[in-house]
Amino acid sequence: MRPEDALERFEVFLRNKKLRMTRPRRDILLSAWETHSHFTAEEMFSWVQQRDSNAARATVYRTLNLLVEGKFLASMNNGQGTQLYEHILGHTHHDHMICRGCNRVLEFRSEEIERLQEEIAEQNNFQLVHHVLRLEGYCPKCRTAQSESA
Amino acid sequence: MRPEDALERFEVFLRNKKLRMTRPRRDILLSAWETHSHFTAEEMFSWVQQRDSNAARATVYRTLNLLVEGKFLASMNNGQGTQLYEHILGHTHHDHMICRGCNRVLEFRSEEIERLQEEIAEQNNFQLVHHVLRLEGYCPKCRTAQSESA
DNA sequence: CTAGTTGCAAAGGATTTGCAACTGA
DNA sequence: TCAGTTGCAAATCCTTTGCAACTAG
Repeated sequence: MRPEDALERFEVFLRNKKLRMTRPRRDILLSAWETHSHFTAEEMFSWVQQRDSNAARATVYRTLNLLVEGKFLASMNNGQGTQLYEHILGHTHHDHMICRGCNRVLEFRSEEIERLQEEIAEQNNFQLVHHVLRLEGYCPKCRTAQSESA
Repeated sequence: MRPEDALERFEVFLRNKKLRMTRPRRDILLSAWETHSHFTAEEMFSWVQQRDSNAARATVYRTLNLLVEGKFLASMNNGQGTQLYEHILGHTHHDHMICRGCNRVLEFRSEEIERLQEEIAEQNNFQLVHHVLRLEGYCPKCRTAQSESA
């Protein structure tokens, strides 16, 4: 989805909640759409510093939460206590592999795993709302670097 | 595995690392083995308060980290920024369903999912070290409570 | 005009760390 | 003995919150 479209949807979302579109909110949404990978709140903070809004850290956190609530962004944690965000509107669901060497995030999707998860939930009479699947290890690059230094 | 056996292994582990067995460490390991479910560092802290060692919060954290390192415990986060621990020595690997209503943790294991994960890692030339699979939603009880109140 | 938003700094929760006093082998 | 351990409080990291000054509609 193009940034302008996301922005428009965000405006609708805000209007429905009787909230206002502001400069910091606009800048944060646009920055989120300008990256095609995963980012932290802190990174977002530094990006909006470079735009002209100069949004405060608190505003960044507040807006990120708003965007997650509106399903514009998905959040996940990196396994060390920090949240990572990515824009999802118009993207299909996927899971992640995280490299312990370089922190790179790789995406994957497995219909089969998705289906099995639903099956398991059903078998346990568990109402599935969300799932987290993260593979941790070493990406091809770091894997090579590792075996070379060994 | 019985508590005494775990304790013995812990002693071996410590000896190999030239570390010492102490009263707080013993109490923490035993407390971990006395529960058959998942616990937080804070819960562990309150348990050791009740034993005679009176270990400090810092000691609890330090020892939990040590036990995770030695693979006596596994840690996972609850999705809200707190670590949960469980003893694993002598237990087979499993994944978790977490109830958003009552925070209860249910365990499950799917050979098929395990296999698929390995397959995906391999396809991506990713060296799999660890994975996190957490299903979030509502357990049978909370699910019922929810639909009744609706 | 005025409810909603912001920036700031302070508070919060979970966890780690520095350090002097202790203690197990 | 003495390297390793502890308790304590302070520090850290990430995130949220209180509040008075602002601003979008």
